Amino acid sequence: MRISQVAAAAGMNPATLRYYESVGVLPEPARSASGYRRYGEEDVALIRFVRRLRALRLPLDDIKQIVDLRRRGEAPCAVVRSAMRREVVAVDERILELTRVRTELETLIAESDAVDDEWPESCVCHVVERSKP
Amino acid sequence: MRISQVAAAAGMNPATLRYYESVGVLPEPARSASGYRRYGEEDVALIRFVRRLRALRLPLDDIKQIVDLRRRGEAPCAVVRSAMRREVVAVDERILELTRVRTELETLIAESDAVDDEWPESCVCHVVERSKP
DNA sequence: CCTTGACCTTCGAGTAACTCGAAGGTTTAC
DNA sequence: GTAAACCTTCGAGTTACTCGAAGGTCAAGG
Repeated sequence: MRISQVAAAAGMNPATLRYYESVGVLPEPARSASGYRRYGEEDVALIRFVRRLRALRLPLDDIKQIVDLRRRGEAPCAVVRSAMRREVVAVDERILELTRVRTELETLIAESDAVDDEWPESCVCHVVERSKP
Repeated sequence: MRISQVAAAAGMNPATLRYYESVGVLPEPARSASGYRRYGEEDVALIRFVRRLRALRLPLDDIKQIVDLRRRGEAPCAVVRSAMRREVVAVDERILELTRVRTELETLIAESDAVDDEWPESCVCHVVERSKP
């Protein structure tokens, strides 16, 4: 398979695969006589695995370690699990922060709409500037 | 005031202020004879305003436009409001996506723990690999 | 045989919003 | 007079790609 075929099979962009290879997440594949990358079915599986971990927000550095372990024949279970646990904490924090931001945006928008109804010439920036620093 | 004083007063890093200046979000301040940046109270207010918009996740490009309007004496209300409205939609999407990821991480962790209890030698990666592509 | 189009290659730069380090000048206090 | 704590600019690093340029390869059609 050539790069765009393996990419399509794994649901990825060819450029992303080259990038993953360049940072060591994916191994260097065999090359054809003219220098084209050649992939097999096992590469599709590996790339899907990587894509899955990325979809779970694991950073490429973690994924690189996991893939390295896998290639050395070691089961990367513990690493995957602790990465997932760390990630769930990070995701929770992120959700909390975004929820706070969302609430505040809503409040400001509602206030600005109310002000606008009363005095169409008044300014929302007033609201932004007056709100807690 | 020197840069680290105005930064402290506005709750920011001096390096960030230099960066904001370099990208045109903040105006170039006056300089002392030896080239040090000199700020006044009105700068503290402006920097707090910017910090506030950043805390609301508005991108620097939007903030730049808003600050520009403000400096030209125009009320940036409409821009602020539409930026906030756009942002609340983006934040909602982000929260939804993170919630999905969180649920899936939780599921995988729970499954992997269950598997681990039954067969301590089995591997969580199995779970990751088998789960929907 | 030649061309056309769709591939492929590498390399460098661009994205967002900072953050850090190096190399060097200034100010303040002791 | 000198040391600490500032300040300056510039360039590079961060994360995870994405895009464009310049050029090589391959299969099909005329």
